[in-house]
Amino acid sequence: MHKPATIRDVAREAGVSVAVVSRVLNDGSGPVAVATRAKVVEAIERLGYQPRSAARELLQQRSTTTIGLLLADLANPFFARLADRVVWEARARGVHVLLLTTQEDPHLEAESIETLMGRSVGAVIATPTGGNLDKWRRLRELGVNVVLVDREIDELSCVDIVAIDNELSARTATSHLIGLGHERIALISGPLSTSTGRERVGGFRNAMTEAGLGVSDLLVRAVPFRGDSGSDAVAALLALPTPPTGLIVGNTAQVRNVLRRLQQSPVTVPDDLSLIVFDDNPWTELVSPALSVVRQPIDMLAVHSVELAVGRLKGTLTEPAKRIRVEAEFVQRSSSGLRTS
Amino acid sequence: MHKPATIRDVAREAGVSVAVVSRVLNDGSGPVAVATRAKVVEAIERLGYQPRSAARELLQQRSTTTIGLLLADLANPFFARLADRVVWEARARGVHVLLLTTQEDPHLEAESIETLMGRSVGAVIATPTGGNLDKWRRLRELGVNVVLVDREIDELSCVDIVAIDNELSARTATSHLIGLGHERIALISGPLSTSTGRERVGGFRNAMTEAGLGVSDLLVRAVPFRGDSGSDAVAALLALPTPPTGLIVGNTAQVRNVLRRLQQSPVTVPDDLSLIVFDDNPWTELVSPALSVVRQPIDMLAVHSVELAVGRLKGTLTEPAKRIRVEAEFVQRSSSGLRTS
DNA sequence: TTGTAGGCGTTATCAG
DNA sequence: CTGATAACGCCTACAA
Repeated sequence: MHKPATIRDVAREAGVSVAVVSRVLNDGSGPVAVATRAKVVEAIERLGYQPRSAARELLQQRSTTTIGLLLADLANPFFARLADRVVWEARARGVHVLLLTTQEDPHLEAESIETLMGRSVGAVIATPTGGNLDKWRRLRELGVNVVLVDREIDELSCVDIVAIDNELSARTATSHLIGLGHERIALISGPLSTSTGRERVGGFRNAMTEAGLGVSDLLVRAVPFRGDSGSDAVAALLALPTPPTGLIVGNTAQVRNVLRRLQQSPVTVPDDLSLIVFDDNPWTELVSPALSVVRQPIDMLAVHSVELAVGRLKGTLTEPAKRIRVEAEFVQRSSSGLRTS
Repeated sequence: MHKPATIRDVAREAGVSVAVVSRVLNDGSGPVAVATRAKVVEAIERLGYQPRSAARELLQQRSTTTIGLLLADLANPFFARLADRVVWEARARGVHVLLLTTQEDPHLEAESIETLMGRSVGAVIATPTGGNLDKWRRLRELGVNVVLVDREIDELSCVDIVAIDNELSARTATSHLIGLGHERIALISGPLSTSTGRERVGGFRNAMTEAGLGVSDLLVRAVPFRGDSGSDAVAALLALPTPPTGLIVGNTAQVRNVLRRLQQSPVTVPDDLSLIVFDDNPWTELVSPALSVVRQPIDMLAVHSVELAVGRLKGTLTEPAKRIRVEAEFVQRSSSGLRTS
């Protein structure tokens, strides 16, 4: 267990001063003679020297090489793939990722934000639970750049936002079912404490009223992301005197529970019930019938988030907070069809 | 954008010296009068003080509050859920996670290991690609504790290992098919450069030969994790003069490609082909027919990995390198059945 | 073009 | 019980 080499070791090995080594390390921070540089590079190689990032972070105010990624829940394929792309895009820019999860729990989120404050990360990409306004503000005041992805918090200013147009997506999905002749359409969304929940419910309602269809409150279920709430919601919908003939699941985390419950029930999809779910993933076309989905462009979400986060971090981006909307795509497959009953 | 408060600010605010504040922070590192402590705690509250972890890390040789997690690919649900559990278990122990991915590319893995060296993480949990022996060794020599999870590297000593018994799992799956009357059984595994690939092929071969069945090399395809190799492998198997009646997919990353190809082909599961895949996830029982699977106990993998990593980190675990095997479970569903042809 | 020295925020050591 | 002070490894003026 050797002690790692320090910049001083390198300097000695190369027969120069630490300042020169530092300049070689941070290419461009000062003039270095070609011959000297070569000596230093060689010494670095020979010693297997790695700069200690802790030392750098200490004197810069915040790290320019680490961002925090605060996601809801990696067991949800949507967030998992988002994480995958974010890590990838960040690395492509020489930035590392400190990963935290909230498990949709505002209390855990609060803890995480505090952690982030102490870790001197320069930026944070997050899917907020909806609470902890004060903590988010404090983080901002500390000079940490915040990028909200997928969800947003209206009351929070000075944060970048990257998301799909949830209102439009829900509206499109709803209109599609309406076009197929459905009139009793139900929506299972995420909780109204999240922007995605609110916007999707809004889009759904708008599409319905614009089509001259009423919306029964019984047919709109905003349920938690965690637990088996999706299953219960389906059960309740199917138990209605006149059950819906169309269902949109706008709560990505509950899609699997909904499907399981549906498979256990006597209703068949799409004959008895046309189904559209939010978010595509590699399995949605493997179940039968293949699911009609609203596909979120995860790559785009990741690219923009990282671009913003890193841009602010490195100071190349100084404009006021941006709000980037990327387009979701409706993909029709076999789970939605003409109304038959 | 306020400057964050430092320990000195707190000391001034509380009317004590920094040393006292430090002792209050690291509860137990020295005596503090009850009244003094109260004053300090209050000052900390008032200033919203957060210790800078960078300063701590600089002083201590390696961070005792950060571990690295180097995974293959978060788009694979297996690794995603593993990450979820690892982050969770780590947090429960007050430890944070720096996330890196290799995308199964040894070159990216090498970069990541170097990063890890500079980040002064105290421990690393990783699913190695199979290469970079020297780099792993160097990391170890630097005093970083390494825990390999899911896969292992034989040549690497002094690293902890947490994995299922892949030989046994593959053997069990194979025996199950044999018990159903199948004789021409194929295996699609991961590359032989990984321990999981080698062991699963081994278990498969052993089960076959023990049952007095020959193993044609044509029926064993070790294919890469990335790309569409699973699809190609299926196509090749189905094009054989006498195609297999049973198939085990031991390459988790390729399961979806295999299924897609199978759905596009005229063969029906399980009538024409009995299917068993490695690793369970919430979608395997939603496809039809529901898949017979080898279920890895992801929770256990995560718990043990973190336990080992954190134990070494905090110095509570000093025994020589451990190798922990957790039990995988075979779950029979509808995709495997009696041989009919 | 190169070297010297000070300080980033924290902990540990050792006197008071 | 408390306080001063020396590290930790690196960067950045500034001086040579």
